[in-house]
Amino acid sequence: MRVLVVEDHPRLATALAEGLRREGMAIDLAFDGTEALAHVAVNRYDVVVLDRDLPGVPGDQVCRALVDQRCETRVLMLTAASTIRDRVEGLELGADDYLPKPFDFTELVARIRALARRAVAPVPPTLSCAGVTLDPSRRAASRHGRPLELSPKEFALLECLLAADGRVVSSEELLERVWDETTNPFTGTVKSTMSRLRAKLGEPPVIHTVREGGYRV
Amino acid sequence: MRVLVVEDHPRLATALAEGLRREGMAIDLAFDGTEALAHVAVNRYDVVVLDRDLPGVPGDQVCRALVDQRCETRVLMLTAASTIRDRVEGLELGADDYLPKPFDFTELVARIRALARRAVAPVPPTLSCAGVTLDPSRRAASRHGRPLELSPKEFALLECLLAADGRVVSSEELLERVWDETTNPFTGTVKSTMSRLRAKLGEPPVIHTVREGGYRV
DNA sequence: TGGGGTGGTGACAACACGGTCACGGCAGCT
DNA sequence: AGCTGCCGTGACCGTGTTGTCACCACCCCA
Repeated sequence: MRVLVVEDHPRLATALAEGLRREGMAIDLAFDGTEALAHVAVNRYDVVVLDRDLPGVPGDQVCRALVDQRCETRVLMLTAASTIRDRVEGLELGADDYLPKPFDFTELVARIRALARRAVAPVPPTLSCAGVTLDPSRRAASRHGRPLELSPKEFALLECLLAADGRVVSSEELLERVWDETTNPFTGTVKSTMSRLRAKLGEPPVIHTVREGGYRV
Repeated sequence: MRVLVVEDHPRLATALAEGLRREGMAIDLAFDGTEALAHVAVNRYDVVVLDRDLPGVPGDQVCRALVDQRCETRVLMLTAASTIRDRVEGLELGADDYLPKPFDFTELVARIRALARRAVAPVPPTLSCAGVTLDPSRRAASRHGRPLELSPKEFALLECLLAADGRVVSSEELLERVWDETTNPFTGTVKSTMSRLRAKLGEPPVIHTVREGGYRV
């Protein structure tokens, strides 16, 4: 686990670093705000332990910068200011946890572990091929950067073909995957929808038909 | 934001539920461990506020069950046992935060928000998109600098959509996250609330509908 | 050269989905 | 009690979607 400790008092800083290293964490140290920002710009930390009362760039600003980056780094604020109001302010600033000084070292360790425990979100898969990109979670598709306005069935059809990644997909399979099982198996709706989809995709053609076989991107 | 409060003292439980509802959260209540487990089996919560001292199935076991499920639900332990040892134990059990009783209500709210922020994808403390900004902790929203007067449901709806950051959110999901479990699943209330919200947001439209899919900012 | 089979296109009408609105119940406040 | 704002319901309506069908353009093979 990679942790950055930002603390301006040298004694406390080194004590923290040593203690946390003994707990098996990889610790970097920063003694003021600018140093902290420099570190987070270069490295990816699981947790930043942040003293709120820093010389130069204040801890609040470091915190703000961290959360603005939308990175997966968690922030644990650590400070002498321990009124309820301070804590709430710190949390509203975007800190993930808040521990007032004086604190117990084992609790600090437990809280750092609790913050780091949760895995980061998996990146949403986005399909792309031949200048066509498609993001299922955003339900958005584009060709050469130009957004496409696809109807639900057209979208599902394209998604199915892109997911097949170049393999041939038969009409029967498309019917099965995109439409439900109550559909008349002799319907010509695949043909129709495919035609409309191709029209929206434009030139040059992306979807090729394999005679007697099906379709392929 | 969808929250489950697990607390065996009826007075405290209802007081918590009321207070948190006033903060715009959708609250379900459970009065013991088995009830809690039944709830989390059915619903998806952002946060579970869990009293550790429960009759029947103890809070620890509920917590264990939750983290074993590896779901994205965060656990905030709430208990009278407030020694350092208790806190560390709670956190090591898999809780994401630990608040000893007696606690300050505003701090509880702030900590719940902090937990919800680091759901699957980290969410910044203030959301903004397309000229709309929204500050969950202040319960204030504005468009192009002009403040918006949103009702609690409208606010929660907008918050949910902004947090999704462009991804499509289905009506079912909105219903699940913004409303609580007493809601009729076939209700048209999302439609209505969405309509009123859009009217207040004004032109140009911020929320786009994806046919058959849901809504997107 | 003609015919059957396969696949593409356009017109069209049914329909389901989503937006809007008015109404009324309900809770909070004066 | 009366008022006000919130919000869930149901009805209505416009419109985009989509299944069907007729027709055409090929290709392969006799």
